[in-house]
Amino acid sequence: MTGIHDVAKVAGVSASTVSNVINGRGNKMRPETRQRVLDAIESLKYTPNSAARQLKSGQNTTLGLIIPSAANPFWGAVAHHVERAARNHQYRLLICNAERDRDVEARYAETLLGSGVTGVILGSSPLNFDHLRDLIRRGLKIAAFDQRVAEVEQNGVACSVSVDQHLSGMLVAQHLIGLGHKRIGVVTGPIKTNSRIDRVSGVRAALARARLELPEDLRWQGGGVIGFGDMEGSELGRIGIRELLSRDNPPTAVICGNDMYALGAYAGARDLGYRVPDDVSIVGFDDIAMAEIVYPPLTTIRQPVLAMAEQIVGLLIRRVEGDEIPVDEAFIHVPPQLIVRGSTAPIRT
Amino acid sequence: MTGIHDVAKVAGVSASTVSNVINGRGNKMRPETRQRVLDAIESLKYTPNSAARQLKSGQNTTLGLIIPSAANPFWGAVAHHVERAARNHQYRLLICNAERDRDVEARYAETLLGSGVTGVILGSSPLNFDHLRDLIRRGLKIAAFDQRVAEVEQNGVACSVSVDQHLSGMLVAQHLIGLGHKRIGVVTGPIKTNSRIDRVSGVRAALARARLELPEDLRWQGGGVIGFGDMEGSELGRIGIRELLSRDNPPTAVICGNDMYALGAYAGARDLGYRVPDDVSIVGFDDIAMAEIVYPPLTTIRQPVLAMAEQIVGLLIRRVEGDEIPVDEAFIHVPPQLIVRGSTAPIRT
DNA sequence: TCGTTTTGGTGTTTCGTTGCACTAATGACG
DNA sequence: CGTCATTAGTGCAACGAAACACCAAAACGA
Repeated sequence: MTGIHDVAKVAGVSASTVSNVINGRGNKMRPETRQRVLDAIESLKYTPNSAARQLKSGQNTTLGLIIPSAANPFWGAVAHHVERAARNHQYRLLICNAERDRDVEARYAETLLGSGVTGVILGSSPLNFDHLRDLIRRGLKIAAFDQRVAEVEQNGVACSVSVDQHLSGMLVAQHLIGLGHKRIGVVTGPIKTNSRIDRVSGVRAALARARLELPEDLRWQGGGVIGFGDMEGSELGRIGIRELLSRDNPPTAVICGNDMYALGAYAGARDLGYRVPDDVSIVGFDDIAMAEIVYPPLTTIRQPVLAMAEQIVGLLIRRVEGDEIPVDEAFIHVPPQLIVRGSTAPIRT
Repeated sequence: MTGIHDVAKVAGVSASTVSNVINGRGNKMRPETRQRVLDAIESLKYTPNSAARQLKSGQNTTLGLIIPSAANPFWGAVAHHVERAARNHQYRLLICNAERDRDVEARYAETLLGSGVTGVILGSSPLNFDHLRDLIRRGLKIAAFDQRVAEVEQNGVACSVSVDQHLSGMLVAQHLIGLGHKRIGVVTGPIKTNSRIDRVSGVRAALARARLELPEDLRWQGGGVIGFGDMEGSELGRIGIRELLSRDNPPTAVICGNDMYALGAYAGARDLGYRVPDDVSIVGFDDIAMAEIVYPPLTTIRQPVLAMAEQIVGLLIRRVEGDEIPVDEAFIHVPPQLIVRGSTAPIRT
């Protein structure tokens, strides 16, 4: 392994000088000295050992991203954009897949902190942060997707970028109500997260405003399904919509927890001979790339992932580097956008 | 930050003893001493600082995974399984998204090596490893998906698990030929990888055996498309099949580079009023979860991702920990499996 | 000419952990 | 009782980079 001393020897300077060059203090020396060091680094193909670096500084330039499910392309897209944003800031990104399990999540966060990562972006939106409290006390900065400001402030979260999920739910429900739907079903998985709860509450609010409601028999949460933990969202969506459509008085439209559920719901509807959108309208959330490829193209709520990724990375890095950020800047809300495509249609008369 | 010395002080022993406890050398001391140390660790909520640890040992228990595209759910699934396999071995996984760019790939590999990761799994299958040769010399162990043994040996790759892509291509082509197809098109992106080349050569071989061929005008490689780098596979598949189906004598079946291309091809065929599989048969490779959800369910080649992930992780960890592995164990081949679903049908008469 | 400031560096300590070389205490045995 | 083995544990020197305090030489001013 070539170290800073080897470079120093080749360049004919001290290790300190090499360190200065590397860390942008090149103005503290003669240009020619700087160049000699640069040449030596080049010719030896020297890479600073980041273990040593971070041992010394206690800090490092790596962020963590904990996602709920690598199997869902939405999180793939998030990872992609976060990774890019981090790279633009000269940070690296360690991606962890926590499978929506609080324990796994906590273990990963602990591992990350132990390896010097002090900034972690949490993709899931847990109801609370009890499992991370110790780590926050030990210096971990958490950036959250999809957290309500109130929760966030109570929980010591460093910053967040959220879409208003309540509004998302309302937009979707209003769209369906506008198409004449009255019996609207909801399909989600069994795991409670803030974003899911808020979406459903938004749906309820819109229904209420139209003097409608969401009866229990049109709400499917995967309760009876065994082993859902290993099941893809699409599989749950498929099963869920089949159950709803098999009820005595089936829904004419179904709101799915996310796009993967919705695509599964396409299959479930087909299984029972229902056509989308003629016999049943289906909507999702997220707007994954597949949403406009499938047939019919999926009506959904777009989350501006790119912008969210850039903002949250920017905020988190400021926190990690010691900035205090005023509350009104640290907890950002971005608007959801309803994308109407072909999976929703006026109710059949 | 609590360090090993704090623990030592609380437990009334030396730091070395604490180190011994942590590193499984607890049999070198009285059980009660061990317990005191354990209690101290617990009460202080001590986590070993892995930066210091790996600085000292030069090694660490992290593997890297470089994937070509986080946007493709196939790689999401790979990441998922590799991550699990790594965790089962007490290793962590650092996932990097290289976007099929050799430079980015090399930079990531270098960054990984710099941070002490000596084992990296390469998801892409580049034609050669020139861009990684220096890193291999500096001690990086590369585990490859989808490499031909000959390439691998020449390139200093540590181990590999590959499906026989040539055979995959043959299976797909034979299936279509068996359904009576004679004009068979191929759609892939512009980037050359071993696995793509082998698949196409397999297709050609099967065609040749049936006294058929793959004319240039049925081979679409995204040549004229601008900015393909930012384009999802599905988008390429959509454009590609539209071009093929617009030819004077269009194909009756199209083989797509992977499942995402194939799903895009569904959309492209629909754009032109073609029905799948009645007017055109479509097949993919990978068998992503979506393949059986979409309509019609996609005929494709399944890669046994779970088994491959477990094997490659096992092999790579052995290499990283210093094992020499006989060649016939280090370069494993697993069989591809043709999954016939609804996207292929006998040619219309 | 002497004192002061600036430029261009250098030497040493430190981060937390590990592993080797060591020792002190205990035990076994002829 | 003396000798040797074993057990139980300690002390110290690294690992590679960074930061601080320091210093030598040159430049400058009066």
